[in-house]
Amino acid sequence: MNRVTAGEIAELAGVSQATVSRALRGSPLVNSQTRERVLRIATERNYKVNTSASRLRSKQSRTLALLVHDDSEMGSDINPFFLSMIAAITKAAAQKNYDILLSFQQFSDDWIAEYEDSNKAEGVIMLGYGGYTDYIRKIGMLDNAHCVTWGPVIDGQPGHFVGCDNAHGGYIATKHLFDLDHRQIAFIGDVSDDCPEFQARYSGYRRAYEEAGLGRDPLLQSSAPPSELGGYEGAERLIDRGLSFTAVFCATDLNAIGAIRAFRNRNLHVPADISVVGFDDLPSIAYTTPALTTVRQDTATAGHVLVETLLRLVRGSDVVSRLLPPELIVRQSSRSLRADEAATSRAGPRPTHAERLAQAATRTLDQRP
Amino acid sequence: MNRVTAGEIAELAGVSQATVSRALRGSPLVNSQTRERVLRIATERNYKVNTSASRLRSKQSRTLALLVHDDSEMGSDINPFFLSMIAAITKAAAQKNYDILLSFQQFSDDWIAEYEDSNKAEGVIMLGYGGYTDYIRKIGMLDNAHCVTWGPVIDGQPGHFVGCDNAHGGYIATKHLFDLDHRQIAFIGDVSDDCPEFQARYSGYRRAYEEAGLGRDPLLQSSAPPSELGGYEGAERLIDRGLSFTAVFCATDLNAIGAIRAFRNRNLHVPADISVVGFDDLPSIAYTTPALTTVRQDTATAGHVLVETLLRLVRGSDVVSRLLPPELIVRQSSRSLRADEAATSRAGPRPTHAERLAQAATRTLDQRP
DNA sequence: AAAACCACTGCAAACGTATGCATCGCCGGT
DNA sequence: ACCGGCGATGCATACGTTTGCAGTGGTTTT
Repeated sequence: MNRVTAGEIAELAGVSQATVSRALRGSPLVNSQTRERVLRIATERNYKVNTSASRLRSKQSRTLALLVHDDSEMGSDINPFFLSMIAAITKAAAQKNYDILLSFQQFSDDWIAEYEDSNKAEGVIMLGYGGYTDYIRKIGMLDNAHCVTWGPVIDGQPGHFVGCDNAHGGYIATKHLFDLDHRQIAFIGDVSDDCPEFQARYSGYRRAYEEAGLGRDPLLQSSAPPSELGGYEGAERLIDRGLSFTAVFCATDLNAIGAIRAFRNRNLHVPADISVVGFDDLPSIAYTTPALTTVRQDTATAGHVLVETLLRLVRGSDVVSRLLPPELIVRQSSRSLRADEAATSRAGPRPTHAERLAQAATRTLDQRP
Repeated sequence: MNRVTAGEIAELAGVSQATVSRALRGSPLVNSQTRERVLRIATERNYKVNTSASRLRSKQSRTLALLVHDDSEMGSDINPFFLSMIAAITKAAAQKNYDILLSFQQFSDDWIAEYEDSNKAEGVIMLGYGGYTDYIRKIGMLDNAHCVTWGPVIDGQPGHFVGCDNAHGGYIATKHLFDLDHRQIAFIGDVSDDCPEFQARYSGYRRAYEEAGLGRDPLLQSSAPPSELGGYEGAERLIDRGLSFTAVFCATDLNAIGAIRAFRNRNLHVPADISVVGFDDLPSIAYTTPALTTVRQDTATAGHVLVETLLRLVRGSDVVSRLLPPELIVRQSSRSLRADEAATSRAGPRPTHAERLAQAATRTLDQRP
């Protein structure tokens, strides 16, 4: 309850309420002595501008809505990667004196109306995997909505997007494995049309294969929802196919965590038997065993770019979709095959990789978690 | 830009603006036929109530501020546990038709003024570890602020708190280890005065020790900031002290992750050589190797209780601080000592636990991550 | 000396809604 | 026939700010 109003400050300062308003907003119209006096009194009385009134009059809310896509009706958790994003966006907005209105929900018809038409927010930032086909169709129908989405940047699609260069990320991850002399590299990830981000990572993976001039067994691709369980089951499927592979690129760290668990469960060790590369650089992934090699998305600049883009949109400036460069973080879950073989020969006889994989297909150590 | 106003809807419906307002708010004063007509037209025209005006008039914002304490000036990340909390709180608020204004910042003098006096929010929920001594002192000076804090519930302190029963959580975690026949149980966690939550977990640990009627070597307690690195270094310190211990209770999963890494780095395996129990049940902790035994805090009800409590406070109802029951989740990082010895004797000669610990104190496998 | 200008300030009208109060028509009871 | 009551609606105001416009007094220009 803010009892003290600008009018009362005005009275105390011996000026009009209009002058108080101008002084507080830093208008050049007001004399500097007057301004200081007003400011001093306002501080003393602990005066705060009533934002409701301010917004009503100025028709600006200085607020952005941050909508996080949430599937959790189905019990699946939110990818912890988004915590970094949420924090980065909120801080970037704060730097520009914007508040963030947070909401977790399904993509629906009227998110934007809900926030923008009601003057709750000047624009909307969308966050989240999946559901994109529906989403893009819907957003195509809102011609001039102030909405920026974190996700796949695809030319010609409606809407405004900012995203990591997922294709390049997938490429450098896979290239890294080729550089370590791996030749049979599997892919685990959701490549359904609903998740163009993962499709892009997958396309980078294929490009690396093409560049290496190697044939690629399509069975090395294992589609999996973006969760630990998805990765776990995806890895099991790969093993059960009886293929020989020495490395896996996972579309997200969650998949990688699950896959590593599945491998270990079949007595396949990472990186000794199989190298794994993930994507996202989740917080504690550097400390798990083994520490995960991954592709980092720079969330801090992502947050800035998202906010910046949205504000340009609100101001009516031109806006272009932007791709942010990902960065490969090499840790212990990926390992050179040469070093591996050298170590093996030193250690004496040991089942060949193929033998171990074959063994894995028929063996289970512990129960599924 | 909401061009269409209640007045225009009123004109179209052949009623007054007042009736439109009443119809939309579901007032019993308005005839049901009239209401339906108004509602239909409002929907057709895609009318949305202008929240700024509504708030100004009604002096209610139907918004709660969610402030997440952020130390990250120092580069430390935010505990992923808070993503669950943020999501839970946001959803709980949404159920009650409240919006959430999110902000990451340091505790400061005027968060509440910033949000409440300016009519941005009706109340504030505080989230975050650490900095509590300062915080509690400050909040003691704001007599009737609408602010609920997630954290330590201590009788007699000013302010309103909702929290997990950390002491009990620490107790059941440690008790679990005693039940597995461990006798030398270490503790890793931040027990500084600034983090009463961890102090409470520590006190539960000590209570379990007392109940077991065993002497406790104070050197088994290793203070560590709530991060992976903290846990890593804390575990190193324990090893270097040359103590013999067979289990560790970590004040947070982050510490546990770091500790497990440190152990492995010294060739100590979890749970074969050392059992580890964490706290928080972070998202992917069930899939790491080994899967972490931990104490779960029920974030969903935590969110509901926080919102409920804050709203009672706003309404002026009586409010009591509340403790939520934690739940032990047993996974693979903790293991019975008896089973361990049985397995060992079956497997033939193997260095004793003490020998392995002594060896660990002088050995390093890989570099610190 | 009049005119033009300047820096500063006040006046007053919005912004769009919620709501107390008055109004109005109608029905049932006396 | 009158009155009280009730259900439904309209009238008019207030919420606290921002901002276009109109002063006001003093200084510079012509």
